[in-house]
Amino acid sequence: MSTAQETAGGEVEPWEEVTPDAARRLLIAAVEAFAERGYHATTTRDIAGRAGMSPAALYIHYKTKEELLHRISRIGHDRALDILRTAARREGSAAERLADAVSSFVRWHAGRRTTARVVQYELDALGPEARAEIVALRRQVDAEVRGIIEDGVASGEFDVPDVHGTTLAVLSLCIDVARWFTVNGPRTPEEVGALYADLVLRMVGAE
Amino acid sequence: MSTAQETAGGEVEPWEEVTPDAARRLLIAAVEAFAERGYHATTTRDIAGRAGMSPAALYIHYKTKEELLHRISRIGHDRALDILRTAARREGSAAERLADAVSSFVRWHAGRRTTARVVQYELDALGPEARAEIVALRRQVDAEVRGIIEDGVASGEFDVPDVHGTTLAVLSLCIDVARWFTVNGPRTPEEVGALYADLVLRMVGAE
DNA sequence: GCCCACGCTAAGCGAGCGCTCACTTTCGGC
DNA sequence: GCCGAAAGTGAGCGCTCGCTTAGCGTGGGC
Repeated sequence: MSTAQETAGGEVEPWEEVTPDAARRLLIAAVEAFAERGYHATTTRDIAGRAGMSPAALYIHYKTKEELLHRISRIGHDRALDILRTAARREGSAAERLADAVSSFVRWHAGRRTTARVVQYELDALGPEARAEIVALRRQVDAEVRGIIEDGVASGEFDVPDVHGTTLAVLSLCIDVARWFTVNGPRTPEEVGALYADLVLRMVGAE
Repeated sequence: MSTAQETAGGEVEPWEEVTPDAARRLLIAAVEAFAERGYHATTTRDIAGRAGMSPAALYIHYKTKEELLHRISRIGHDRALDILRTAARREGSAAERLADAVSSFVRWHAGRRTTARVVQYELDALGPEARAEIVALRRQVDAEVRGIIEDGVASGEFDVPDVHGTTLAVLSLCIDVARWFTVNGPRTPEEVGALYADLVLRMVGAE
């Protein structure tokens, strides 16, 4: 790999931005535990144990258990938004950009399934302020996808009677991958991404 | 309405089968609480309180808190399966049956959103045996949708390269409705059902 | 060689959890 | 009018939760 920040696939190694090392280990342990059992069923003792530390060590790096979830959710949403923005702003037709957005968004939900599960399904465990911050990010996610679809409608590439509803459906399709995808299943993240991109192009009447 | 079991819309009144009355009130309270906060964040005191009873009353009708979730999940999956079977076995073309299945399944996820949330997202809170029973029901749900799509492919109505993957996508679309739908939103369950049925017909190349 | 700031642990606090128990109330059968 | 079964309550048990506190080991600065 070219730098310490990139994998062979070119994807940024996740959680690089979390320092120091002990804080990152705790956060990764929390992602795994939250994804497996859910936020409320996960104990601080479990998180600390997975990170190879005592329960008290958690509180040196994070004020509360909720702050851990907040940090995970914030970073995860930033990454998701980044993926969509990259696809939305590249060169190419609306169909190409939509297919790119869907396939890369799906690849993330499948390949980083533990993170995606926490990001998509544990929002309600956050307090009001943290929740509001994340909801704002979700609106930006929605706007990126809607923007591509509107471009396609304007250029005549797409035939979409209900842009808002179709945007919702496209995001539904992508997000639900985090619910059912498993590494033991018959499909790779790449295969699911390609399939779903094709299905979405059909949904917008681009084929 | 024709009988005590049916609403004006012809839908069977839910939880009719749960008796006695106190057990039903507790179960309905549990559905609301689980849907709002999640199984693990819900206390038995909260459930009993919503039903207007003391915490101890819960244990007269249910052995454990988990038994409540199990009963809810079982009844909910039975109802979901019933909806899909009714659509799959009616008269008509594959396209008509698929549109009927999707629109009624989506209407259920939107209109009975609290139940659907518990049914679709709290599976992991069940113990191994209960979980296995529910997973078997989900396979039947999958089989019903796949059957309609296979019919359409066989008759030449549909153009679907990947039947299993497309089945997964159709169910994803329907199920995710329980995550985002809200009664305060701009759409009625009927509108979302009609929109999603149309999008699914596009996905299978039926238009 | 001393020191102290930092990272961490062992022990444990108060609170709230799922669930139980001893008891009361209600009510149909005779 | 009495009785046993069924349904419900108030009090609280044993436990585990999120989180705190007092103190220990260690390594860089001087």
